[in-house]
Amino acid sequence: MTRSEENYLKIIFHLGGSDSTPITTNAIAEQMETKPSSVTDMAKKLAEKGLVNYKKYQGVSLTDQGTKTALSIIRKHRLWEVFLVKKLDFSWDEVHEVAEQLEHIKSEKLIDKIDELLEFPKFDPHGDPIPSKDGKFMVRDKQLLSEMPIGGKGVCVGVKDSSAPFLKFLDKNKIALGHTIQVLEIEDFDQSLHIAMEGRELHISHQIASNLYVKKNE
Amino acid sequence: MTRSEENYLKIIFHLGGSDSTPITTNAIAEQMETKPSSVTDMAKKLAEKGLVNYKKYQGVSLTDQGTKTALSIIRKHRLWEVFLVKKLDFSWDEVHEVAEQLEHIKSEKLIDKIDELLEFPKFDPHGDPIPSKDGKFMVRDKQLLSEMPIGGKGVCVGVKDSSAPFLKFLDKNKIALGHTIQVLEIEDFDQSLHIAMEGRELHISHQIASNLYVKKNE
DNA sequence: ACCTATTTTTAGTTTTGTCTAAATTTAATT
DNA sequence: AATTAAATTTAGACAAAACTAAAAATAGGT
Ligand SMILES: [Mn+2]
Ligand SMILES: [Mn+2]
Ligand SMILES: [Mn+2]
Ligand SMILES: [Mn+2]
Repeated sequence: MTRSEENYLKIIFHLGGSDSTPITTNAIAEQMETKPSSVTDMAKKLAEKGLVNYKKYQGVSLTDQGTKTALSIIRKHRLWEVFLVKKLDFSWDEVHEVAEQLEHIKSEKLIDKIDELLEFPKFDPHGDPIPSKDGKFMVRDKQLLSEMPIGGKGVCVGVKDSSAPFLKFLDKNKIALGHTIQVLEIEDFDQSLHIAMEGRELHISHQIASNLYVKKNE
Repeated sequence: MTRSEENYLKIIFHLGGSDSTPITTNAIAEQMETKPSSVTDMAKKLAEKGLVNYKKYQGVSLTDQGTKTALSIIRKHRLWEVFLVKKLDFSWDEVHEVAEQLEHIKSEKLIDKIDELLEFPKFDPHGDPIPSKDGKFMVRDKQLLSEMPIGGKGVCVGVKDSSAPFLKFLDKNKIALGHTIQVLEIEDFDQSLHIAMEGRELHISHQIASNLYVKKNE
């Protein structure tokens, strides 16, 4: 497996899709920041290796083997992110770039030992689940803060947008995973929210709320 | 800097050499497990970038810039080796292969944090010095065990051959860095040695003794 | 059913790093 | 000094992964 092949598989996985609704060449090209013609070439190569299903003009979907491989890269990526935050004091907006490199290190023992050192974390710093060695991962019952009703209360468990600017914005406003949030009011005019969090009140735009995941309290 | 360029610089550094005694194309090719013609191509490219001095048929030597770059790769390699041994319980015969990959990760912050986590080690698991950020490293006063006189006593501080088979042999015979060794007798016939170490006596071949570094006691 | 806009593929190039085979230079020996 | 052997470079080719431009297929709208 080359680094490029691994990146393609990871991106195809993240784009979702299935045998019945395959991912388009264009969608992959956009995520890979490459041209559709390059994607076609790679689709053929990955199909040749049995990692994706590909029929001309129909798009691409992962085979079981391809899914397994994608999950193992994602597992490495997320474990390294946890490592960087927990052991090396990186902030959550700095880890992705480095993890993009570290996820390609080839050593099963290495990643298993990192997993052990971190005491087998189930989620990465952005709240995304970490697949186990055999490709299983937790699907947490979460919803976007923007979809919570007035009065709704929950714990912040993840971010949808995990770009550095958004994460830095959250830091600046002391919004962090694990904090309890209650929706106090929603403005009709622009869907902006008044929320209560950790004993203080703040006002956030709809755009922010629609990028924060919350786990509802029963 | 590509991964290949980094590997060339590292190998040229390890081969020693200087402006007056440059490294031959063949020597580099052998270490890189590649062909001399490929080395010629790379020599031109590195010369173009100001990392090596190269004159046709005369061989290659590192410029200051090239030396600096080589040392930064070696620094990363050795720090990762320490990390693997100290934090992840790798044995010293397993770390090299993984460090060969990790040394190419591009993040100054990452390696500085690893350095800090390890409390700024000065030597790697094989006794090799770890260059500091500005390229300085300790040159320890050491000599080969095979060059010690009868009765000579010292602490084992490094290995010359750090191949897995040799390291495993040392483990099996409980020979480790930090142990005190005294030469009891040297066989005339085959230069093999009787040594005392950690309260026991053992017999080792000349070949073993000529791959162990010892720091003489004053 | 036909035309058109969009998507996707093909064909041909480029760059990086490698190779083989041939040519050239250097070094060693007579 | 001439010959020969060894080391080194050149020339031409290839595979991987990208690109551009042109051709082909699909999907939408009439
Ligand atoms: Mn990430
Ligand atoms: Mn993440
Ligand atoms: Mn090593
Ligand atoms: Mn080492």
